[in-house]
Amino acid sequence: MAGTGTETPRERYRTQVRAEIKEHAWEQIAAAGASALSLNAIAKQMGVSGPALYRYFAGRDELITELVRDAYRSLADTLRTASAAGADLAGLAHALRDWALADPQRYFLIYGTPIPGYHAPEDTTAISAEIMTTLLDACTTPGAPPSPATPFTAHLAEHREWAAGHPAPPEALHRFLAFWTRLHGVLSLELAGHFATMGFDPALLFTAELDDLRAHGS
Amino acid sequence: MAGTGTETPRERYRTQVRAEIKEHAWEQIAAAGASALSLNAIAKQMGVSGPALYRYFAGRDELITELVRDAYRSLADTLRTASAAGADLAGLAHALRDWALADPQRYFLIYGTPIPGYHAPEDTTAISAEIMTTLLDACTTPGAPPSPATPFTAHLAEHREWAAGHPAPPEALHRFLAFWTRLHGVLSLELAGHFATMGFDPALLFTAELDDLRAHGS
DNA sequence: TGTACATCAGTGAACGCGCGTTCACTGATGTAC
DNA sequence: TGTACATCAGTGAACGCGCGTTCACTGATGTAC
Repeated sequence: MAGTGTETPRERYRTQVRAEIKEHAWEQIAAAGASALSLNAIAKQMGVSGPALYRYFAGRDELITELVRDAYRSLADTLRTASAAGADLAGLAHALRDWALADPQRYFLIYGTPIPGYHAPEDTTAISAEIMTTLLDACTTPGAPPSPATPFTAHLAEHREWAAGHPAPPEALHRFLAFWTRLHGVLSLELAGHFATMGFDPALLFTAELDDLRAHGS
Repeated sequence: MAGTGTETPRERYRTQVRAEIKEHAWEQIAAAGASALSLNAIAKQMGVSGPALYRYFAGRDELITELVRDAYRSLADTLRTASAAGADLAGLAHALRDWALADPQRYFLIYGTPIPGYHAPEDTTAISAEIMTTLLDACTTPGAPPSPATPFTAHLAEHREWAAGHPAPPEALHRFLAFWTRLHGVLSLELAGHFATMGFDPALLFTAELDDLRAHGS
């Protein structure tokens, strides 16, 4: 993506083909889920023989790892960009929602059913921290009404290693967790189709949850 | 499970072996996820040849369908039992949480990442409706403070076919949806391990969300 | 109670399939003089 | 500018594997007289 300018034609070709492989991988995931992802199937779709892909990825695991990384990166960039453009917490929420709706399976690759035994690559935790930081920043707006001290904010005050580098008070940490879990609750049920036959508009439930978060500080 | 008393020994044996197959299926799902479920692997685990299982299930699809059905049934029974024992909304929430923690992959089989193309068996919608009814009943307690009319409650008043058979007012429908999505948000992130390295106690976040639902009517 | 028959659980061989992955090789592309 | 060499993308054959599923068959269990 970020060419240094000193790329040889061969390097350029390599990165381009890698990107093309990933695109087909995403299409396949969107069509049949991540567990059905197959190198041979991708190769066939690209009109190339199976082993050819091993020039670009060490194997299936490395490809999936790379897709997970890209998904995290994409979400982090989306939120950071929105934040830089002046979006408040509600704006970030809608950026998140749009990002999720654009490719549900990409969302589920991060927040969906975990495969027992599989562990995400280490550097995703750094990207995950970046996402949290962006949201935490938006949770510490000066104008917010002070939230009441609850048993949980007291607990958070003593268990805030995960936000050690952030100056947010416990109430803001709670606000962030409520923001994150509530939006994920609506989004994941919507994307999984659990509202499909119910007839109401999930977007309105999403905004209703947002309004509630804005109204009540906790 | 519910023997009529007029079961022949052979029928009893059949249902027992079917149950044994399902148990091994659940173990396998817990160990490697639902997508890794394999009839041959189950057979090997039972010390029996692969084709033997076809006496009990028409194929892999029927087995999975049956597991999905059982998962729904189990959750519906759990909530109905708790409700019959006098549990209020918070009690039902904890029953839900206990049920989910007892077998995360069973929870994800219902509420996890959908496999594109797969559709749950029809009768699960009936069980799903039973679950909603139980929760909706608990959302219409007489002592609850009247919730304010919001754009979303107005929308729900016009889109309530999914609760057509229930006398709950739109505010109660909203209350149910907030209850459902918020608890799912906390639960699914917890079960997926997203809080694992954060250090706080997910149970306290769960109760904090419950307290918030109790405090604010909407 | 005993015999003749039907039912049915489970076996083992076999089918075709697609998977991930390795390997030796061909042919094109780029590099060094 | 032209030749000699190195690099590397892609091929095709082959490996072993486990999958779902079918089929004809054996042997035990239950049923009818």
